[in-house]
Amino acid sequence: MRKPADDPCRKADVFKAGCPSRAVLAMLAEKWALLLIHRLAAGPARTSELRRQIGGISEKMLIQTLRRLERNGFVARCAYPEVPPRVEYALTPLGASLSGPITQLDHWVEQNLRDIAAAQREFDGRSA
Amino acid sequence: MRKPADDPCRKADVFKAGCPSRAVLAMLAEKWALLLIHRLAAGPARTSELRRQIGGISEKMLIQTLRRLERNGFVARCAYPEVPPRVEYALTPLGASLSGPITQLDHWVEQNLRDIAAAQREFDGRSA
DNA sequence: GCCGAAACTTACCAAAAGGTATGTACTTGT
DNA sequence: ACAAGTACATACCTTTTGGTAAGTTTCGGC
Repeated sequence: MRKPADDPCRKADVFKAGCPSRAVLAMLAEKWALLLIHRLAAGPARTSELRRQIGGISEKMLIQTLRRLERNGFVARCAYPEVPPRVEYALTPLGASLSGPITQLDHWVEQNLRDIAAAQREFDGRSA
Repeated sequence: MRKPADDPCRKADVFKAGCPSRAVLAMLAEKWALLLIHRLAAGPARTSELRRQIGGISEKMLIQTLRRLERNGFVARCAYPEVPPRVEYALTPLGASLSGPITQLDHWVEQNLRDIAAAQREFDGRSA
């Protein structure tokens, strides 16, 4: 009997200025967020692994981005009280469900790189 | 006979620091790029329409983002030499093929907003 | 002859993002 | 005793981003 509109957070709409989805999009737009999620989709990893595998990321940005992904429920941090301290990061179920769209996007970019480059050259040619 | 690796632009890899795909990702990470592509996926539109429909965008950012999308071959600009000047923007075939992954991402965000909010509350509760 | 609309362009500025460098706590190796 | 590794935290500083506001051009309407 409850109408589909009976909760306050209903009409999520990225096109509306104040919509909370904007904040989520902004977070995903951070320089390393998509990359981290993409990598973690392949399985959990520890800090040093991630640093080596995500080319160019700094230690600070790695931690900072992980923290933010954690705060938003995409990533879980798991610290093992071992003797060289070991910390592993993994996608939560929520993060895992996001990794689909994201890796698709990444793959699209990788696969269409030459078309993009061609379009750029064509554009630059026209405006020359 | 040509091996799959015989062109220079082959091994596109978002995880490599210098890869051109990083630049593309960076462009898509601009504040309004995804939103514009998402909107244009629904059909061509003129400047003033876009300004009204993309909540919160300024004139400057609208034009700037459109230009950048144009330079990268995602959007085509079409000016009609009419008497109140009319300019329409539309996705190119390249842009249209990207709109799939992007609108998927947007929809994921919209649909998972409450889960994200819940995860945030849980996180903030734990660290309190 | 001024107003307004469309589509920009330009100048200026504040905030935020992101980079480098260094410090810290704990423990193992030599 | 001291270097080294892990997983951070912190300070500092530069660059980039994005916002406001105003100017420009071309035209038709009043």
